[in-house]
Amino acid sequence: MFQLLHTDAKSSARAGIITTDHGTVETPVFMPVGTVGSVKAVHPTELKEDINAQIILGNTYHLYLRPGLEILREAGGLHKFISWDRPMLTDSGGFQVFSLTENRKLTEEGALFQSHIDGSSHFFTPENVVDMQRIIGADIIMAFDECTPGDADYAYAKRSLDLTERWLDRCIARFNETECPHGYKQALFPIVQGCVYPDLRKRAAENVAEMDAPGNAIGGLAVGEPTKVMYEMVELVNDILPKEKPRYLMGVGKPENLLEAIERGVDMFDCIMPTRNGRNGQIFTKQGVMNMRNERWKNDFSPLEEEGASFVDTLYSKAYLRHLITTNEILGLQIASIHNLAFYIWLMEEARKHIIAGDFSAWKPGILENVTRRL
RNA sequence: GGGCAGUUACCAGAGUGGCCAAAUGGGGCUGACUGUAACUCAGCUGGCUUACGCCUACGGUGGUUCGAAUCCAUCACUGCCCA
Repeated sequence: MFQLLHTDAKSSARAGIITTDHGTVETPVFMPVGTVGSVKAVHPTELKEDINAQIILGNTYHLYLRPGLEILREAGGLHKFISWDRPMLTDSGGFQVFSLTENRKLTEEGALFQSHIDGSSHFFTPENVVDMQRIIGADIIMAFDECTPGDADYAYAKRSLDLTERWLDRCIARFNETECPHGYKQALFPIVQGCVYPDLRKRAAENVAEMDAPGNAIGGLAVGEPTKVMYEMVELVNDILPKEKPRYLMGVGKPENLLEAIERGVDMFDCIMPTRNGRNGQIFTKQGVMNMRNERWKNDFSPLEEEGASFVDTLYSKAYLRHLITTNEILGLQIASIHNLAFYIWLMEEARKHIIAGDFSAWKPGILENVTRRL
């Protein structure tokens, strides 16, 4: 499923290729998030042809609530339902256990949620979450875990990891006794938790490594802990996870986070940041970050980004995008989302090129300085 | 010409003797956002000051009062109605 093509001589950065029944994914890769079967404000044609997204995400929790699994089964899976013929990945809903924390109750058996839509109660278990993801039919599906908050104390983090590990065994068991009803192969990725505690992370990574899964994920990061600690945890975990399998850092992050994580051996990323922050007026470019609502762009008629990664960059000016954002026009959300996603994906393609060319370590400091600049 | 209603901060608009530099919306400015309950959320928005505080302000002017955006007189302007 994964072929490692190049490893950087001076760091752990790698370039590889993932093969699925819906095509291949070149890594390092950024995966746009399409929670409910739609990358917000972006048309799928743009996603494919302009942004060149290789793979997108869906979310089990949200898709289960709406449209519901019966609809997705009838539709023949999420790929067909949304007309996306490239690879997809679904998150299990583990993050929602964490982010909707006020409306949940965790037990050994599973997680009792209250729907954020109508308050109705729902029970997720490792088994039924695997079943759901079989029906949704993404190429890569995720284990059901508890995403431990970054500020959890050791006792909580340990208990949480214990539960995640028991749930992982149940996920794998269920996965092994079921198959995708739509007739293609799926891969289940386990998730390394352990919060900010090195011994827990080490144990979690060793446990996951033993599973010999087709790919492995690192979760529970960028959830409130210092960024430095996040990098330390990534480094520690990646020293243990098998090198010949793809590594997915879940939910991360800022452009600089991606570069640092690539350097530490991560292959896959997803984050809502380019889309949500874009809708809120933040634009990431290779020269730095802009808040398009700032007055300074009012009469700046220069291109959104010189030599940008997508057609919107030269077609529209900073002043026009500022106008669209401040007047709350839908087109503003579209342009910002297209731009940011194209930028993220460009950044990954660029990193890949430099890894393959063997000069990633020389290239990284300069681009890092640029992308973190505030314009 | 007569009658009535009104004039409050960038705009709209509450407030009708002290708790008022003045509610609330909008607009403006600045932040935040990391496996998406998010086209969302937070702060600021008379001047000087980190703050305490001081100054200037509720159409103009003059009064009443310990004290006025609020009461009185007068002028100006606006709207509606009648001629």
